Amino acid sequence: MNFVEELRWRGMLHDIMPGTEEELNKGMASGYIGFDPTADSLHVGHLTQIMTLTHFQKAGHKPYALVGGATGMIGDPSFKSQERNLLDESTLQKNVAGIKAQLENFLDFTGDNSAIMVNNYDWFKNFGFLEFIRDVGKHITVNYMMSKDSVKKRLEDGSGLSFTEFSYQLLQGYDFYHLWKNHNCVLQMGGSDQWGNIVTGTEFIRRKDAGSAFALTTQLIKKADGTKFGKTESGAVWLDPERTSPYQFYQFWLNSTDADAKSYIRIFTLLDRETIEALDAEHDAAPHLRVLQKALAKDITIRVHGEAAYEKAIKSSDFLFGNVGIEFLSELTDAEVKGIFEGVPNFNISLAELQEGINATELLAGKTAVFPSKGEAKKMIQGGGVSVNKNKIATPDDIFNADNLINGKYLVAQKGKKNYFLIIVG
RNA sequence: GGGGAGGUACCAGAGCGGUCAAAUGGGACGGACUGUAAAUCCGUUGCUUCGGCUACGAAGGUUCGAAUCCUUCUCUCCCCA
Repeated sequence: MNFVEELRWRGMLHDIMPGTEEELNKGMASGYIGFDPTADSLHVGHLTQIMTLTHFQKAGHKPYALVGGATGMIGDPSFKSQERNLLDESTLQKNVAGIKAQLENFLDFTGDNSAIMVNNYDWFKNFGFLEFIRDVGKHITVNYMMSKDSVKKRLEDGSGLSFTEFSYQLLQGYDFYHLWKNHNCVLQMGGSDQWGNIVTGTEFIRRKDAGSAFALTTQLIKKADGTKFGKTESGAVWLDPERTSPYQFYQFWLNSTDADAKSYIRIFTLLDRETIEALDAEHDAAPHLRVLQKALAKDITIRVHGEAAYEKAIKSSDFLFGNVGIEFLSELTDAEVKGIFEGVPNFNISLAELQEGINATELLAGKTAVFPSKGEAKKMIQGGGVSVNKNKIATPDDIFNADNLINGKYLVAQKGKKNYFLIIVG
């Protein structure tokens, strides 16, 4: 199966320039995707693009990952309502390095079609303004640039955009030219919001060197209910285990709705069509077992965080959501307990405080920050939404003392069903 | 520069002298039901030592009493130049 067919059955393909498929069928081709260094870690929203590159490489092509050290200084106006703050250079350097390190986990950097990482800062840093407007600006008309949806939208809604942002598409267009000229990159890929920028590149290549280059975009991932993909209450889901623990990462995927899981498993895993269709069928037959969600979460967690982290996430999940009682903890060593609660927020309180006896609101909102205020703790306790050691707290005045400790040092607090907190005495 | 409209809780948006910690909708959170789904239903959604305290762009003022009236400042939007 060729690259484009692969994307197509997975439901990833959004738009493709005529001739692209034919070009790729000729043999090994080089193509690239750009990543914006707005943070020092990628998040799950970037996974679509990472998977696109992965499929590209698996189909025998040579993938380039471009980190936008230069374009990141400008900011893409595409479909953003406001100009973004410019990042300073040192932050940018740090972000580029972080992203680079993560991308290395997904792509194969060995072999004939080894992946290559480039940073557009390298070819822009010594590119003078006069030189740029003469060699690049000359080939693209303002009319053409203004007709882009991303620009048009900003003009129409009156918010306007700075010259800096307006220039963005030229920079991205030049990136494509540079890679086409020097690395024989004939294809740029990206999310569907990047179509305009990508096409500026192919247009530039055509006008400047009469060359031909191609464009392909992927579907923007949305949840079935129309809300944004990749966000939880606590913010974006990052690939960096420091920002989003493997346990939280695993849970994020496991909690996908049925409809979402069906599309995600196609987009975010490398499982083949037969396997996925078999899982679909199995899931439909017994949806409560959630085989799709489990397979999805497993596949991605292992690829992002490794087998060991996945095993840990499973153990934590089994304990936190399974039917095991709280006594289970007493059978574990300290290290095992720590492992289970890795990624669960924890708080420390002193043994002395606990020995005096402490009421529920004070414990959860005063001594620890399970709740931001006592009022809120009280309300939720009254609403029946708080448990300690897997037992519901009946009233806000329930007293806890050293007798409630598990293994002599832990209390497990639960806000709702899914939010756990570990209180450690010591 | 001239004229007009307006800034209310996470957002949208009522209120226009007391009964307003502020309608309604959305979101968020919690509960029930379930499969750690979806849909639905219910509850909560400023802080509190439960006496109060702090809040309706900011600062003053009028009043027994202000989100509501007055003054100044500030910001946003619209129209004209």
